[in-house]
Order: sequence, then C-alpha cells, then structure tokens
Amino acid sequence: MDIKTNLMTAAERLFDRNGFTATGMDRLTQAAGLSSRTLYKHVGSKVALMGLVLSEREKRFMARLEVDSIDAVFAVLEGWVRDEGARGCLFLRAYGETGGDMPEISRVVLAHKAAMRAKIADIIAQEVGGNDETNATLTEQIVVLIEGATAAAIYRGPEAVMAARKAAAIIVAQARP
Amino acid sequence: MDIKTNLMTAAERLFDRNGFTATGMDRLTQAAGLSSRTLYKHVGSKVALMGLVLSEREKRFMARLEVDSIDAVFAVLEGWVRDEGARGCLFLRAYGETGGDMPEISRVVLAHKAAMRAKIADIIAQEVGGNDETNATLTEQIVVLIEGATAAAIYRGPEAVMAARKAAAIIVAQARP
DNA sequence: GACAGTGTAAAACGTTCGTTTTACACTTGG
DNA sequence: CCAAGTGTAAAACGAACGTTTTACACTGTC
Repeated sequence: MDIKTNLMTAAERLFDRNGFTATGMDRLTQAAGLSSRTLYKHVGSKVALMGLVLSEREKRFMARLEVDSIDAVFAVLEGWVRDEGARGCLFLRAYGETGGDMPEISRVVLAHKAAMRAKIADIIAQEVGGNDETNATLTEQIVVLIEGATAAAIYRGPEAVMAARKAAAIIVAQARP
Repeated sequence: MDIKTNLMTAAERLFDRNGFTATGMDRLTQAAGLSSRTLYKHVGSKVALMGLVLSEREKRFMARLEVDSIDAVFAVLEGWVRDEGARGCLFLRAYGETGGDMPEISRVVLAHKAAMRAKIADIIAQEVGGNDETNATLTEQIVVLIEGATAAAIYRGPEAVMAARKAAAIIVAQARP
C-alpha cells in the first residue's frame, strides 16, 4: 500500500474527528504506522500535510459532485453525510482554526469554494436557463443551502440535508420561466 | 470596568479570530491585562472559559433574535454579520475543535442550537400557522438557511445572508395556506 | 494595626508541541 | 560489492502549552 496515501487517509480521519490543531504529529505517525522522519520526508510539515489532505478531499468531493441537476447535488450530499458522518465542512474548519491567515490553507479553501460555486452555477445555467441575474441569485441560494445542510447535519443528521433538498426544489421551481 | 466581563470580551474576540486551541492562555492574560493567577481564580480553567464565552454569546445572540417574523430573523443575522464579521458559527467551531467530546462545551453548543430552533419554530407557528408537519418541515428548512448564511458569509460576506433571506421568503410564502 | 481579600509580576511545574537528528537495517541497481 | 535510497526507532531540540506557586502590594473593615 502506498505510504503517502495511507498517511493522508489517516490524517484526514484524525483532523476531521479531533480537529487540526488538537491533532499532534505523534498521533499521526502512530495512526499511519510510520516514523516522524519518514512523515517529514514525505510531506515537509504539518501545515503542508493539512493542505494536502484538503486538496485530496477536494478531488474526492468534486468527483462525487459530477451530476447534472440540483436535486442530484443534494442526493450526493445526503450520501456523503451517511457515508462519512457530519462534522462540518472540513475546509471551513481548517480556515477557522488557522484564523484565515495561513496562505497554504486559505488558498485551498477558497479555491474549493470557488470550484463548488462554479459547478453549481453550471448546473443551474443548464437546468434552469433563466437570465444571468436570476441564475446568479439562484446559485447563491443553492450554495447557502449546501453550506447550511453541511453545518446543520452536525446536530440534525441527514434530515438537515433532506430539508435543504426540498427547499432547493422549491426555489428552483420558482425560478423556472 | 468589571474584570470578568473584560476578560470574556477579550477571550471571545481571540477565540473567534484565531481559534480556540490556537489561542494560548498567555495571549488571553495579555489581551485582558491581568495575571494568570487572577484569570484562573475567576474562571477555573481554559475549557471553563470557553464554556462561559459561549454562554455569554448565546445570551447576546438570543437577545438580538427577539423578533416575530422570519424575515426579521435574517435582518438580524445580516446586522450581526455586518457588525461582528463572519468567521462561522462559534458554537460549531468550538464543537469541531474539541471533537465533540468535551461535555462542558457540547452541552452549551447543543443547548444553543435547540434554543435557536425553538425560537424559529415559535415564529413559524405564529407567522405561518400551518399544520404541525408543515411547520416542522419549514422550521428545519429555515434553520438550514440560517446555518448556511452563517457559513457562506465567511467567504461571501453579507450577500450570503441576503440570498438566504430571499430564499426563506419564498419557502415561507409557499407554505402559507 | 492586624485582618482577610483581591490584585500583580514572574518563575516554575511537567507535558506536549512541531521538527530535526543520530544511528541503524533493508532493499535495489550498477 | 558497494553505493544510494528508503525505511525504522528513539532521542533530542527549543518553544509553547495549561496550570500552579511564590512573593509582594494594595485595598477595605473590625
């Protein structure tokens, strides 16, 4: 098994379950089953590891998001929550824990949010096909619903995502010409 | 000026801007202008201070939320974001940083979420007056929109709250008999 | 004028942090 | 066969962590 992949899987799990700052390097080396020397040779630093974990998660998430309707987006989200549990958006958590002033982190976070937004905008342009202003408003609202479902699922579980899905269906229907 | 109030104002600011775990006690004593001995005599421990800060914020937030329409709720949220900036829900951030397994914290967090939800349910029962099932669904959706506005505002600013407000108006109108 | 109470400054507690280093074992290709 | 590469185990680095302690100054009150 690839050593770096193994490390990053363990790191993502620990960061997600215990927080970034609260997760020490010894916990990481122990969970990944390697020495600190090897870890540092592979990823350089803790901040770099955080960035790599987020980049990897970004790929995994965006791959799942390869759908062509807003309803399907929320179906994906619901599946994600059921598969991986809900502890809040890992990107925003990393951003918050580092105060937003860690370039290596905030770059990945903001890039992820921009990519997600762009994907939603694409789907809306294709599914609804209103004018630019309507589409922009709708995109903003769907993004808010996605963020809200992710956050509320922490304490409400998948039900929050189901509620967001229904709300999205209503505002999409409302915006259709 | 009251010494404990002063401490908690400084603590809330530092926790919010830099994260809970990343904020050390020396940073807190320095910002509040007191010795560590006095700090510990007043609040006991760092975790207790975190709990107190969250309790105080809960009071402040719920006091602002004393309104009687869903639209007004989002107006309050918009004002809050403009006044205090948007770095994500401090309750959920505390929950995430402590892995959810710090009773002193998670109790305050979950209580806050329950209180907010109850307030929203009250407003809906009074403003919309549908049947119980409709009201429950609508409550869940409004809560999701509030969480989403709070989260998305981190990188989208007040615009996210405005979008949530419009979306809320639509789904409330849709639910009215 | 002793008293308890409350504050400060500053050092020290042991632990843990992220990171580097030392020393050694194992493959693998020229 | 040796040289380079890659891995481990474990100690060490200085700094920072949350917390406690020591020593001392200032307030009020009996």
